[in-house]
Amino acid sequence: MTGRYYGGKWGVYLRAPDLWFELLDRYGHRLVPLGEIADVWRGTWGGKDCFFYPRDASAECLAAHPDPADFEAQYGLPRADVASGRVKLVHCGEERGEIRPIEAEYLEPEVHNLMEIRSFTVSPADCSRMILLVDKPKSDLKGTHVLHYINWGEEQQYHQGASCAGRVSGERPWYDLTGHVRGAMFWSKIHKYRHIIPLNDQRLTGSNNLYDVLPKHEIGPSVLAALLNSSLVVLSKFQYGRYAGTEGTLKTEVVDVNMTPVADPGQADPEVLLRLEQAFVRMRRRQPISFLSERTFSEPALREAGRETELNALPNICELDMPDRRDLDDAVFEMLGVESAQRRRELIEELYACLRELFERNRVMEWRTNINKRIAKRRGAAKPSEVAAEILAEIKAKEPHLLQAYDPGFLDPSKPYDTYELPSVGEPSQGPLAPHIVEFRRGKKLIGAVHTKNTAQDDLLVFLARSGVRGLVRVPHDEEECRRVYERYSDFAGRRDERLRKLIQDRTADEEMQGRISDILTTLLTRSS
DNA sequence: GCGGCATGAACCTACTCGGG
DNA sequence: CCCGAGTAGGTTCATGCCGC
Repeated sequence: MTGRYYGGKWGVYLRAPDLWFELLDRYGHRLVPLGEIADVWRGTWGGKDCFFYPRDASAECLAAHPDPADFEAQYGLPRADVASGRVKLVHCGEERGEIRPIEAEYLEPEVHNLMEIRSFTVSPADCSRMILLVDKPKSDLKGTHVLHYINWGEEQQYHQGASCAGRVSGERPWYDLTGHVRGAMFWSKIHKYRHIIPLNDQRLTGSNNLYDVLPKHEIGPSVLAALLNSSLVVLSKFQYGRYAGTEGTLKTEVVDVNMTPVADPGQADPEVLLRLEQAFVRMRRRQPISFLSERTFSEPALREAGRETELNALPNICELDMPDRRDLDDAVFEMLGVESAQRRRELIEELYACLRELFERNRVMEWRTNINKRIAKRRGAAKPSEVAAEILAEIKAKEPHLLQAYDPGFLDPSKPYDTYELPSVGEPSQGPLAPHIVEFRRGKKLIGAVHTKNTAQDDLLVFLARSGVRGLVRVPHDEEECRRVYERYSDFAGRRDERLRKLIQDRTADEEMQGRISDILTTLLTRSS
């Protein structure tokens, strides 16, 4: 399927902008799923970050204890070992509260997440943490600091965590994270307002928040990185990723990244690829910035507070205003076969407008979610009646079939029926002594008794009363029909109640609260139907 | 050809940490 | 000091592989 894009995600049809379909229609044959031209895989998985990804404390320890004797008393090893760089001191353990030595040869800088990336090329300077890489059995580590470190990890039970224990196989001990193949660039799992696919020239290790990306075949890493940093890919990733919660946070799993369509370098003119690469070289000289300007970012909050005037003071510049990005995107549209420079300009304008709107919408959504969370937190736990009302509103909007009433709905009024008046309160039960009587009691006190025609009516009336149907109630006169109605209605009510229970449990884990919400919902449901 | 095991992807949610 | 975005890391689900 080289050179031809095939769909495969329903989300695309639910939220894609028109521009996306236009582009697919016209240039789809020049797009290719990223997975066809590159391999994508997860970064390293430690299973215990405070053990595998410690922070370097050497410099601060050296500064804090310039006196060698003092230093050795404090950390238990010669200051010269650390000063020479042979051994590093690291912050580790719960809350990074401990400082321990590890030989530098077992540590490497580790790129932990997109947030700490400040350029289009990652370097060790971007790494706030290190990764522990030990590929030797303990027997080969006698007398080393790292052996102490591993033993200390075991004292902390780190090796018993599921991920660490799960890693043990044959020769591989629990602490061995080596053997991870490094990619030529990173793709972040989580995306908000930035889009950076940084080159990994130095083949650093990335954490599981980042995916390694390696071009296949003859495509150069800088060409692929240029391509992936283009604005068209920003639009693509939003069609193929998934939003986390209702906020503007996009999560891209490996499958999503593999599916994401990008301009096919295999079909492109080498000159165009060169132009693309050169545009990216220029971009790499500056720092990446957000796709949302500071002004747009603050807009919802300032407007809400009636402080619009302050907006003008905030910079309104974003990635989409960068000339080097425009050059890059121009090359991408040329890759898609748009010959006319004028037409490419128009397409870029359309794309940028679309992206500005998308990021702005996400920001508003995120801001609203935050407001809701704040309100929910401030007023403390919601009242049962509020939760019940909220659930009812949700049902009305999304699952109206659950609002189906007993009458009309399950009773066929064209067939003979009897009408009874059920008291508004009281626990119903079949009269224990006399058949064809349904009693209503509150505690021991008898509130009312309903005389029926047969036991089938007894059963149905008890069930109806329990599920909240009160007042004047019609039930079939015929005993057989009465049983059929009972069966159908109880089946429906059972499923409805199951669903309600789920909706309630989603909102509170407190069982007492669940009971109260459920009671209120029952009354609301029978009344609203 | 099939069952059991290993690996990896996807999903879920409580916690953490940094910024205002 | 508080709040919430971002994340850590477990669980669950899916796929692949290997020996019989």
